Amino acid sequence: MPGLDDLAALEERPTAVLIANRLRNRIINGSFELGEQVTEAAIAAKLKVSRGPVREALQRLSQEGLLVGHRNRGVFVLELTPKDVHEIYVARRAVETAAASEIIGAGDKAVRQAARKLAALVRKLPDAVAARDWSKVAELDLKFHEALVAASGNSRLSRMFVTLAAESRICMVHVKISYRRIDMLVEEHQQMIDLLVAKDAEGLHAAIVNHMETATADLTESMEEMLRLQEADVTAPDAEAEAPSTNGQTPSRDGKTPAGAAATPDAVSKPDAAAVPAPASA
Amino acid sequence: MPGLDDLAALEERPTAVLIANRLRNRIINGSFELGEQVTEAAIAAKLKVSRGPVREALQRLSQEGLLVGHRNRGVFVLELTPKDVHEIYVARRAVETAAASEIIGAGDKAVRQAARKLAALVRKLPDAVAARDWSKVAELDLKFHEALVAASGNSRLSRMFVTLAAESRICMVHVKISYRRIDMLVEEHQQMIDLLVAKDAEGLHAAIVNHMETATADLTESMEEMLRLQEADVTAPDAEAEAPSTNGQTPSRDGKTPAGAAATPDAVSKPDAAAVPAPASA
DNA sequence: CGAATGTGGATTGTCAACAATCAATAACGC
DNA sequence: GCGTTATTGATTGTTGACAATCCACATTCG
Repeated sequence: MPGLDDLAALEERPTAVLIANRLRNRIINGSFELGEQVTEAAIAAKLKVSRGPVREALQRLSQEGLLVGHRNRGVFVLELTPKDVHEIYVARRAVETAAASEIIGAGDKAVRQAARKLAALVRKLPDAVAARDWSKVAELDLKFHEALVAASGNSRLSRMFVTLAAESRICMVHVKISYRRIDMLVEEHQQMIDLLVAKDAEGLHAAIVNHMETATADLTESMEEMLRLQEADVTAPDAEAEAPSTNGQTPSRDGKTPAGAAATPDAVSKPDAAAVPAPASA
Repeated sequence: MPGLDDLAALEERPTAVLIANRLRNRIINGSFELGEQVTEAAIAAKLKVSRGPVREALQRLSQEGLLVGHRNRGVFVLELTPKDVHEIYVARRAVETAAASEIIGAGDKAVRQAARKLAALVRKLPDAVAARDWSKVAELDLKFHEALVAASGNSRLSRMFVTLAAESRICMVHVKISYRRIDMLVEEHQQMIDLLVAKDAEGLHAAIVNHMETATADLTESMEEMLRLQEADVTAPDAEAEAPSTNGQTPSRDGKTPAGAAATPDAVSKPDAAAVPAPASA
C-alpha cells in the first residue's frame, strides 16, 4: 500500500502539551500582561480540565523560561530586562551560527534544501511588511531563524532555540520597533540565504551577528525608554517629578527579580522536549 | 547587619525538584540501565511519596532530555547513539565558545575571577586521575566546563548547558575511555585557563573545539565498538537466552539498589551537590 | 501450522479533595 | 502614631482513587 507510509505519525498529543502550546501562544501573542499572573486554578476552570494537566503545562513553560515560579506563590510571566535581551541575543548568536556551520558542513544537498525552505519563508515577508502587520512580521522573522536552526538537523540546537524564539517574540510584541528597521528585514534575510548557498561560513556568521546586533540594539533602546516612562509613571503622579533624565541606569525596580547571577541554585532546567511549535493561534 | 545579605536564598525546594535531582544523579551515575525503565509508581513507592511529585519530576527530566516519554507507555532513560554524541558536541561547542567570548568581553576582573574558580577545579583533577577514579574525573571535567559557562553570567547559556552536561556525563560513564586520554585532561584544561587569562578568544575557541573534538572522536569510536559487540550478542547466542534489550523489565523491586534505607547518600534533606547546582561559596 | 483476534495485566492520564504555606490585612500594644 | 503580632484569604503542594490506553500473551480460525 504505497502512499500511506508516513502517516502513522499522528500520535495524539497529551493534554498537558496542548495546554502548554496554547498558553505559549497566548503569552507570545501578548494576551498576557508582562508582569504577573497565571493561577492554575483559573486556567483549569477556563479550559474545563482539572488542575493536574494545567499544572504540568505550567511547569513545562516554567522550565522553558517563559514563566517563573515562586514557591507557594504561583507562576508569573517572564518580565524582560535589558540584561535578558542581551542574554537572549548572545545565546541566539551561539545557536544560530552553530546551526549555520552545520548546514554548510553537511554538503551541497543540505545547503540547497535549507536555502529553498528559507527562501519560501522570505517570500512571504514583503506582504506582511507592506501591510505593516507587525505581529506577522515577527512571526515570519522567527520562523526563518527557526527553520535555519532546524535545517541543521541538530535536535538539541532546535530544542534550545524554541525557548529563545519565544522570548524573542515576547520582546518583539511588547516593544514597538522603529519602522525603518522593518524594511531592511527582507534584504537582510535574503543576504543570509545568499551567503548560505555560497557556503561562506564566515560571512554568514557575520551576517547573523550583525542582523541580531542591530535588532537587539533597537530593542534595548526602546525597552529602556519604556522603562523610564514606566518609572516616571510611578514616581511622578504624586510626589514631585524629579528630573527623569538622571542616567541610563534602568533597573532597581525592587530587589525582587534575581535574574542577576549565573546559576540559580536549585532548579535550572531545560526547555521543551516533544513538539515543535506549530499550531496556529486560536 | 552586613554580611548576610544574600542568604535568603535557601528557599526550600519543592519535592518534585528534590526527586528530579536525585533521579538525575542516579541516571548520570549509571545506576539506571541505558535502555528503558522508570515507572513512576515504582519510584513513588520507593520514595514514599505520591505519584504526583514523581510524575512532575519525571516530566521535568523528560524536558531536560535525560528521559524520553512515550505516550501511555512510560518514560525511558535516554539511549545515546553516535548521532547524539555529535549533536551534543556541536551544541556544547556553541555554548562554551559563546560563554568564553562573553567572559573575555566582560573585562579583566571577570576574567580573573573566572580563572580563579576554574583553576581551583583543575587543581583537584590530578588526584582523581592518579587514582584512576573515572567517575570523579568525569565529574570534575564537567564541573570545569559548567563553571566556565556559569562564569559568563548568562543564565540562558547555563540552563542550556545543564542538559548537555548531563548527557555528556552519561556518555562518559557508560563508555569506557582510553586511559591515555585521561592524562591529557589536566594539561588541556590548564591550557584553556591560560588562554582565558591571556584574553585570547581565538585561541580559547580553538582549544575548546579541539578539546571536545578529540574527546568526541574517542567517545564515538568506543561507542560504535560497543554497539557492534552488543549487536553480535543478540545475533550470536542461538535461540533465546534472555531477551534483555527490548523488554527486560528489570525488576525494580529488588534488582535496584534498595535506596530506601540502605547505603548511598540519599538524604532527602540534602540539596544534592553533584553536578547541577554549583552552590557558589560554601 | 500460521495469522488474526480476543483477553489480561499493567501503566499512564485525569480527577476532585485535603493539607500546608505564604501574602496581605487587621488588630493590638507600646 | 508606629511597630509588632495574629488572623484571614487564597493559592499552591500533595494525596489517593478512577478511567483510558496500550502491550503481551493466549486463543481460535483458516
